[in-house]
Amino acid sequence: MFYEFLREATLQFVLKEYGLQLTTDQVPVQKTRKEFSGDFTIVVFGIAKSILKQPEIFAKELGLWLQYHFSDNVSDFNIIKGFLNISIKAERWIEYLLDVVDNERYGFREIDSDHPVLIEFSSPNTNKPLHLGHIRNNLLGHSLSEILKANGHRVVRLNLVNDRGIHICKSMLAWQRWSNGETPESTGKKGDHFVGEFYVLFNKHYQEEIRILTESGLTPEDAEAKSTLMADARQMLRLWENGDPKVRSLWQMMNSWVYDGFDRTYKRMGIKFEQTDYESNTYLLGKDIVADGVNRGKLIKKEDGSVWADLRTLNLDEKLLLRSDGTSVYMTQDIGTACSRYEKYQPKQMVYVVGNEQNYHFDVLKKVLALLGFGWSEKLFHLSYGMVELPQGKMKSREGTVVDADELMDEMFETARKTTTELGKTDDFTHDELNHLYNILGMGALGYFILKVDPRKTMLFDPQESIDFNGNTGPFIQYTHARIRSVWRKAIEAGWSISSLGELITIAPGALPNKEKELLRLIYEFPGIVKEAGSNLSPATVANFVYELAKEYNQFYHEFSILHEKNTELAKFRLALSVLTARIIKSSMQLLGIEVPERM
RNA sequence: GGUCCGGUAGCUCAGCUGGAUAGAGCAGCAGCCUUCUAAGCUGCGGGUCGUGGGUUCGAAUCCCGCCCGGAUCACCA
Repeated sequence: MFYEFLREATLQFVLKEYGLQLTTDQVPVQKTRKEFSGDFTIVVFGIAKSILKQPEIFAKELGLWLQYHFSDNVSDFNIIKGFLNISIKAERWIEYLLDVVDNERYGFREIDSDHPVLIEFSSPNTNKPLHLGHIRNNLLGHSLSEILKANGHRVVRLNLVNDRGIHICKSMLAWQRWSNGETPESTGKKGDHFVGEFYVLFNKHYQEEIRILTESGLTPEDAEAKSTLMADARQMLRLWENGDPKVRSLWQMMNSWVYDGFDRTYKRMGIKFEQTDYESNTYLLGKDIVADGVNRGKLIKKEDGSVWADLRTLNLDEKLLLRSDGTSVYMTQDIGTACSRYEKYQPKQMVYVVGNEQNYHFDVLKKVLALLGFGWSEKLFHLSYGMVELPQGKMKSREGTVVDADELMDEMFETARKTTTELGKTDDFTHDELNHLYNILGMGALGYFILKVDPRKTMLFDPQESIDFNGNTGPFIQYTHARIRSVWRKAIEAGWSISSLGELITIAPGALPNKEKELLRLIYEFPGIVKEAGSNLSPATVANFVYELAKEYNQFYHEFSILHEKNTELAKFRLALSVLTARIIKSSMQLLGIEVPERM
């Protein structure tokens, strides 16, 4: 609103005075930096140059003109080193506040489209439990979904479970051989962890077998070829593909254990999906499309029967799509699922939240789809995120350095419990209330820790130092919310009767103090932040903003009294501003998939 | 080797579609709770923004070279 106004007005001035038609993006307007006076800064250098004026002189002309022609909006201006800082009239600020203060969905747009945005994330394997890498994936996917929704998109969250293949057979085989019929129920273990143990067990026995074979003089390659365990696993995969009833029922049983475990983890993270697909149902998709591509001469069939896409003119290599025996590969399946999703939903965008080790894969996928003549391949977007590394480097299951998702969440819960107990502000909480609080604090700390960093960067996680609850953290922000809600409760207890926040705003515009305006200026940025986060698909943008807001609020809180303020107009104004701040904190955290407590 | 991505304070990270004196947190030091929640607030110290060039009124941000780190280039998924 103020940004648009200043851009338009500048456009008008330049056209009128200099006969030059500019576009809005040629007029950079930004929030004035704190150390200068003013609300918004028009950066005039570019314009000054195109009309051959000195920046200072042009800025002064523009400033005077704005002040004269828009005296209702512009109260003052100053020029520092050619930057034109504009002050907006206090009346306008108050008006703006009145306009938004009772809007529960401030900053959010209503869903307005039939064409959804599809977002695929999580997509776990059913042979082992989730780890820290999956947590980053899940949190990103969840947060992005919320951000897209807030931007008015209908969102369909998709989970494509990798439930078949040789790795699944390994854990099945191990269970068959060494479990003595144990189950998650009989052992009291969470299903995904239970199955994961057998996957590890397979590898242990397999390594042992390889060791013995190599000691008997075989090369590592020959040893792998000779391994009976691996041969048995492959045999099991063949049986699975042929629909062997025994193997299939074992597979179903073990997978159901894993889903049981996953469900609990997802629930704890607050994650849901509109659609869950299983590769066992989708892995044959795409074969027809590829065959059709061969017929249309888009793809190449080689002498041995294998089918390829030639992408060499696009700076990529040839890519296999069907093996010589006619079976399909990962890429084929992804072509198929993309097509069926497109047909089903007619989406405006298809987002894949997948690790950056698959950059090449998605690059190829997009180009193969284009090669096949699907114009909508442009709608594919790979949200590529970096690995989470430990101080000693990558997580390695062989070295037992994998950070397990459930264990990590347990630790976060425990830290939350300890900290909360020490502070002793929750003595009257019930058991359930406490558990809920510990959970949202623990998840808040973890979620914020991960989401505040740029997704594509490799990030470091140090389990020793664990995750802080002070400073630039989730709990700090949650705390700020709880703090404000506490003031609100005190106001109600003190007998303030308030039916809307708007009625609290009776302050004379001239009496709008500086710190309050600082807060208001930050609040004003929120809708733009939501929009920016949406177009950049960036939870970090929201995280940075909400931290700044919480920090700004805490300074304000420390410096001024709200309920004890003698000037009642000012007291009411501060309360309204505080409650609105709490709401924006809550909304922002919702965009990050983090709950916020009323008390802590 | 080809392609892609990253390199900002002791550590973890913002800032990157060019803008003012590069910011936070942690760690360290010094303060602030009889007053609305101290998971907070205030202050101090801490920087060749990997490096060399270029474009520009202006470069951490854009372009080129180089150095370092990572990912990837399967008839695996």
